[in-house]
Amino acid sequence: MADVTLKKLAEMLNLSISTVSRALKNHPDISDETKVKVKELAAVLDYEPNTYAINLRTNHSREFGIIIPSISNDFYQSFISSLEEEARIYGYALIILQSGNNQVTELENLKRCKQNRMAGVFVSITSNTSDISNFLKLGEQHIPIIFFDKVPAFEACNKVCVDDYNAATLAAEALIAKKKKHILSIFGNPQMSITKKRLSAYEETFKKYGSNANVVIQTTNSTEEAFQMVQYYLNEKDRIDAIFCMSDEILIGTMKAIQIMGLKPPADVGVIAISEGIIPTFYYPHITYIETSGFKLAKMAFLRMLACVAGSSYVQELKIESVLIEGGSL
Amino acid sequence: MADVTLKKLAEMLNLSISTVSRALKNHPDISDETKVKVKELAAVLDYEPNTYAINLRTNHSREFGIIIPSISNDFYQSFISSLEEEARIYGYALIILQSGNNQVTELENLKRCKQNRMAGVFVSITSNTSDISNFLKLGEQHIPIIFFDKVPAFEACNKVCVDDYNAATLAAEALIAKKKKHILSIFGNPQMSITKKRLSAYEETFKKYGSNANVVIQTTNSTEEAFQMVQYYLNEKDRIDAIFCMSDEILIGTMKAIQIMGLKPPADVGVIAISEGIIPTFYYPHITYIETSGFKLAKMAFLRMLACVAGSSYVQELKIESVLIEGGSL
DNA sequence: AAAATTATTGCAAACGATTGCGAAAATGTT
DNA sequence: AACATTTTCGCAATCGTTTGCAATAATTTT
Repeated sequence: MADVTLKKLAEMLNLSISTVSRALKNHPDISDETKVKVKELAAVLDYEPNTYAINLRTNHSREFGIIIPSISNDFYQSFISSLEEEARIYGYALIILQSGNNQVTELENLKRCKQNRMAGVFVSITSNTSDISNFLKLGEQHIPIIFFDKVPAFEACNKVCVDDYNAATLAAEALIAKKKKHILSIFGNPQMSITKKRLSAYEETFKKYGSNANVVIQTTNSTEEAFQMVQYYLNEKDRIDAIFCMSDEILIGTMKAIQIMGLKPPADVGVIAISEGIIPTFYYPHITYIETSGFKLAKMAFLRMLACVAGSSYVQELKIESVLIEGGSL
Repeated sequence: MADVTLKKLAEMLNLSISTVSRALKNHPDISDETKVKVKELAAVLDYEPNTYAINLRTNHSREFGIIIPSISNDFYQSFISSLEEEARIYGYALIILQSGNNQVTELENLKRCKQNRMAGVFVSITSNTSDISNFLKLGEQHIPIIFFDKVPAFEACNKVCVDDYNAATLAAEALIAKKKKHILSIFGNPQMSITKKRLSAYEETFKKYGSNANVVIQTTNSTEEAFQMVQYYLNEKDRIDAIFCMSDEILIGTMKAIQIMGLKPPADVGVIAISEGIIPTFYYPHITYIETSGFKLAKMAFLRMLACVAGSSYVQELKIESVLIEGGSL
């Protein structure tokens, strides 16, 4: 079952390779008569153009690369899932490269993207990537780069991310609306810019509304730490009446603690989180959360990428507004 | 910053293209002297071979395709994550294609793999794919296919999957060991072969040990159904003392019901599941489960793929044994 | 009917790398 | 010194497609 090529079709039809090639892509130079002849035979023989030859000739592929710290993360999962759908619709394929939150691997992956002359690359950088000059070099090769989620501070690049100020503000407003008075607020790694943004917006909001709530701010790096922390606060005499979780990891630890103590939200303690949206549905009642879904972000990132591929040269920073999803836990 | 090619290197060094090409790959025909000259210049100019040209010439790529129903699934996530790591180590890239559990999309994806002359394809078929002739056609093109997880019944193909009999048997044995007497056992879609296998092994085991437990078998298609079902059974007078969940989806529904009723495992009711391993850690105590991790499966599938790429022509059916992970919920 | 247009098709050179084979140069053997 | 052998390198075809340009055939214009 040897491969059927343009050459083979041409020989069988007594036509030249170029005529066959043009006929298949409806070139106006070719008569309708030969067009149907060629197309029929191509269909019968199940002709499929050789992607490599096309890529070599045109010097670009229909593949996008996506470099992320790890696929094992609900947010990236929804992002990728959504991105792959879009890509498929537009005839692109998606190549996944995990950096394992390691800068060296990240660079290797970037190199692969360059070597394979990807049509474009989506990147969520590792938490300690600061030098993005290597990324920008791809621009010289006309490979557009869209940063998403974890974006560099550097300005002159395309970024798509959730509006962290907005998300934290919504959470604070929800807590204020429910008149919570003693709120344990658990944030993530204080080094990360995402934490800083969310924290400042969060505190800002309580001030802005003149709230007299007792807002306890804590930070943590793991589910386990959050688990311990929540247990501690729930055991105090002047018990907290609400918990805010900045991320899914924190939410998981929090809910473990609530379960072990036999408490039930929202009656015993209110819970609200910033989340991708899957985890909150694992509990009953569902957790009230501020959505930071990867789906919408992926759609936006993809649109931006298409624009870049089409030649858009200016850079843009896009942000997605979050929404409050009521689950019944607050 | 025009691309640097073999031609350019050759011109700069006053050598022929073929010599440069051979020098770069340590061909014995080339003298050490010219080798170092060529390599040095290549390094300085940051020469990178054009993948398309190589692929065209050699007619195969270093890309594996992976076709799955959906990436939004813990099992596939761990599988992909692990597979990508292996692939990267061996210099392969991984292209993800979601079928959305839709046969038409699945076929389109398969076609893409063929068009792109992938080095090989990993497939987990949709739940209603029965005709796998299209998959086998790739074999004619010397594109090896490894089926994993959801594998076809057809025998003459490479398969890697978890040992469903073994997993269900372990779960039953754990329940027997804990002397549970009234067990609600929730299985998934009864049409799927995975359900049939697990169910038969499960029932078989209770018989084999001469257990006098009252084992209630139920099947469901969704988290929500499981949620309703568990509530119903927990409200009965002669209350169940243990619940077995065949999958993560069922476990989630089950735990929701347990939470709403304010019960705590294992004292109030024992819980055991067959799971990928992430979800069980979301609760306290962690859920005891039979592990069906995608990690190990991916390593095996990849090894098998490498063998096939290297020329192994016979087919093999590999199975992974499961292990019991004690979480404290039973 | 000759000339000018237009509609079709083919030629051939790319794209960048690989590789069998032959040529030249260097070395070794009588 | 003449020949055989080995080392080192270049020629040219090839992979399958695209595309500018030339060539031929069909049609229209004068």
